[in-house]
Amino acid sequence: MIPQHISKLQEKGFRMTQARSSIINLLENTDHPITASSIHKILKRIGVSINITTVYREIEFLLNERIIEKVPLMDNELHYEVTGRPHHHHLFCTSCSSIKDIVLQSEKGLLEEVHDASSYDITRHSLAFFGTCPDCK
Amino acid sequence: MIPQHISKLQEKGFRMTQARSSIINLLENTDHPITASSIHKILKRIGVSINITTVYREIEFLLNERIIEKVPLMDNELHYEVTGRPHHHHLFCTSCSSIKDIVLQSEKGLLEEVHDASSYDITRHSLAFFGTCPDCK
DNA sequence: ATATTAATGCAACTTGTTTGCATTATATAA
DNA sequence: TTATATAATGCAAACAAGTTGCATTAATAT
Ligand SMILES: [Mn+2]
Ligand SMILES: [Mn+2]
Ligand SMILES: [Zn+2]
Ligand SMILES: [Zn+2]
Repeated sequence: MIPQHISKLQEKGFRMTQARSSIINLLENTDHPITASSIHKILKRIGVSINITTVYREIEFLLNERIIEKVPLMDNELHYEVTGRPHHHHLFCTSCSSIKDIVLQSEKGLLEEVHDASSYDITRHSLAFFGTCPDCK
Repeated sequence: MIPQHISKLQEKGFRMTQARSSIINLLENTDHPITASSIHKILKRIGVSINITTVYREIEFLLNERIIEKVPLMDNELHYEVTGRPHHHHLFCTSCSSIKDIVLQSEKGLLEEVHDASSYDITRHSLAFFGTCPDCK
């Protein structure tokens, strides 16, 4: 949908392979964070059979290039999503395991408090909320 | 230090074994979330050699009994900490990998916003902040 | 078209986590 | 104090996620 990530990588001199473009396109068109094995399964289902090793290597590459970001949940597997979308966080339904984005207006004050109270240089943060989604109630 | 978790389990009829009490005591006396393999290593170092399988089984038991909680970070391993402490969240130093608790006054508004905006029944949340700690700056 | 080398696939490996089953040890009762 | 019931444990094996070495393939530049 928004292939700006792809042209950015090409301008930087990286090759645009089928694996790379299909992973980027998948994540661009997925509205929630997904795992490495999800990427692998979904691509296979739509006829793009790349090796799981390649998926892992591509994830690491895309993390380095800041095309994607990690999303930690209460799970043993990390999830990933593309960067460049409006800043948001995540709702996880503990009943159906769905993940939904949420944009928070009131996080600004929270981040200021963290900055003031901790004397850390904060570069990133991850806010996750767990509960039951409307469909599962 | 505060063996209230231990007596609570005994009152519920669970056996208090060496593995169970040493894991609870370790977590009670650790001021940051730790992983299953950390628990195993630390206990071994202080002379409590329990099998890693038992550590995993005990973690699951203690999660069920709400004695401990999961803490998801940008890591492939989950961390765990005891419940019953003042409600707090975590600062992770990406340089030295240290984890520090932080109590946030201004999270109340955030949680109200999540509740109002999402129509989820939120039961838990996890806020993690990543950056450089004062020692590493 | 050819050359260069980034990216890939495959196999093997490491690490984290789970399971089955025989044995041990805690709690309770005789 | 000893016997009993069974929760908890250890061990081996399996499973799952993620990594690495190396030979091969394919994307780009010439
Ligand atoms: Mn935020
Ligand atoms: Mn909170
Ligand atoms: Zn749901
Ligand atoms: Zn640090």
